[in-house]
Amino acid sequence: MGVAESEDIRVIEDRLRKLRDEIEFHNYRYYVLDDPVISDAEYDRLMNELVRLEAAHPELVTPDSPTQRVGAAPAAAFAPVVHRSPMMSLANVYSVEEIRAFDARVRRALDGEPVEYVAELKIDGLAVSLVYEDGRFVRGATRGDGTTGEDVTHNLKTIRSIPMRLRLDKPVSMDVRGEVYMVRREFQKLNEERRAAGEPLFANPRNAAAGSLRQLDPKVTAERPLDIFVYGIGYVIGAEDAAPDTHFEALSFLKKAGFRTNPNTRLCRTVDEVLDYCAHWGEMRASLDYEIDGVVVKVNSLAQQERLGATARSPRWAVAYKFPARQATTVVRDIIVQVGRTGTLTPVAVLEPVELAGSTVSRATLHNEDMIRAKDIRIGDTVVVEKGGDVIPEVVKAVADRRTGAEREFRMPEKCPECGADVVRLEGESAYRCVGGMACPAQVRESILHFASRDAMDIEGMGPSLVAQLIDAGLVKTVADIYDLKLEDVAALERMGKKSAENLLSAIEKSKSYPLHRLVFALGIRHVGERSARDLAEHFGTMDRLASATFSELTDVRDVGPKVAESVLAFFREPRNREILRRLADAGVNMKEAEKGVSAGKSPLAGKTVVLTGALERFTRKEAEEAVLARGGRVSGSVSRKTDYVVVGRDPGSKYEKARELGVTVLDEREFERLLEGG
DNA sequence: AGGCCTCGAGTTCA
DNA sequence: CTCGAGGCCT
Repeated sequence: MGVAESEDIRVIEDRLRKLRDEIEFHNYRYYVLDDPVISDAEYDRLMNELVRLEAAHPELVTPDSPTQRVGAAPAAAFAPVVHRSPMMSLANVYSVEEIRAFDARVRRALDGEPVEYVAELKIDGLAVSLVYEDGRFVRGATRGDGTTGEDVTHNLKTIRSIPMRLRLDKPVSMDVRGEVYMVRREFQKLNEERRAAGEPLFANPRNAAAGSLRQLDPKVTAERPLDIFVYGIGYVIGAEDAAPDTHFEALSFLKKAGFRTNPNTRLCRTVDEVLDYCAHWGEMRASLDYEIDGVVVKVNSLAQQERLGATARSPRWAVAYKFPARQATTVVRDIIVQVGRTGTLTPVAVLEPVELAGSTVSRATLHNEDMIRAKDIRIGDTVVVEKGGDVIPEVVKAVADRRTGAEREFRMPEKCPECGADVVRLEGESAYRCVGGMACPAQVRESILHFASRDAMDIEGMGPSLVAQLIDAGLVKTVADIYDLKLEDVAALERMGKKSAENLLSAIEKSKSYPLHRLVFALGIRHVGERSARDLAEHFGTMDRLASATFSELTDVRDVGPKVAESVLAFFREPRNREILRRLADAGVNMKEAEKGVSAGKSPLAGKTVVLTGALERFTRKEAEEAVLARGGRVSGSVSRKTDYVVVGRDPGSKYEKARELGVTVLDEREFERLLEGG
């Protein structure tokens, strides 16, 4: 190599370095500060020159060159990356009270010394780690499980607001934490393009961002409009003199280093300021062009953070306040059919998991085919889910304009998915039923589970997995077999030690002495629920008398009409059922109803109808119900004009409203107790 | 027959 | 909790 040539190379290297610095500077002005100082055309000219020069001298291309933001070849898979300092998740809180409790915990742990908080928006995207060595961006990874994530360096390089080099005067090494997200407008645009191309749509910007970052081909990612807000530092080496003392200072340090931080972060001196911030952004979230799902609250002082430490799961110096999302959109991945103990086929939507009012929803009942028809919900649809009341999620509607045409309509199967028997829809019923009866494994399993359930024979430990195992092992075919179980058979089952087996057998033993009404309910006679079971047991007193009752004797019982009576007769006509009852009696299961308590008839509650709502302090719901029943009262589930008392506990439901509407007497817990005592 | 009022049945997640 | 349907009262 001649002298002139090596001189040329040096000149070219200089030019390359200058071009790269300049382009990165303009990237920073444009993508981070949103304040460009040159025109797009000028920027393009610089970029073109760099591309040309690098093409002529491929040996001079560096990995942090702006051209390399899109240059990498598609990867075969994502390499795992172990985070040098783990990416912990934050504890979630859902209410003002919980934020106050967090504040109280922090203060107590810090012996009451003054505490400042930083409140920041919780961007609904995905957390990533950006590793810099000697000031250069070397590796980016997803959060993964917090310890190990996936290497998405090439994809992160396509995000222009991530600096390829830190804008610091020293070669600092650090791990920067941030949230990658997609702007709403861009998300909508992306989905429109995908629909036009017949591709499946993303349910929300978060999924779109996640999907884009996990593209194997960075060229695809480069076309996706991703951006990032950084919010923290995992570790930092080489910036000791500039090292921040507080989280707030850390954020300005990150800003100085060339990162994009969220402008709406606020330093709060009191917890009330934090609550104001939460309330404000809860209201104003729609005004942002990116989605947020809450507010992150952090103790500002890093020294205090250190003293507070962390639990195994999350730091004690921060919480994530999640807005009470009442509704969410997600995608119906599939509609499956469940077979209940009565053979009813229930369609259930399997959903792309979505956070909703404090829990992750992944399935929701669709009740029956009529409802699916009425709401026109198809497999693959984007749907709106809502938590009706408190816990149970409901699919409200399908978002029809998100359709790509690839969605499939749901059809109720003609054969039972569990046993292959015919499925029928009886006249006047909306439910489809499997006619397999006890030949259907699902119905056998569910009826045994029902028998053992808490309100029936209350056999603790007999949950879904144990019942499945007992059936598979051939130990239990009908509920009568439960009472023939041997210790060694049970102990031989998977995940069952001697101790668990003993516990199970003693729970079974205990169930033999319960009053008749539990057994009647446990049998699962059609149209005989908890209430009717009690009425029947009290009326007839013994199983023998119930089993030999005539139609008219049955309809004499309160709330028993022709349908229920016929159903009871049918149950006892069936020889297999009579055989089961004989075996239960032989095993020593109690077949009598206890006499009513002496106090019944004297109590002011005798003959009264009571409705309970909300949580009581000193009783469980069940205990309160029993107490009313023992005094000759009735407990009902809904408030009407016939209701005598509504007992209101903490966090009452809609029944309280109804009671006031109808002018029904409302009791608090203390008044209720007095009434129980006879006052 | 019509209109309540209740009950039964199925259901979700941590 | 909600829906559907059985039962009872008018």
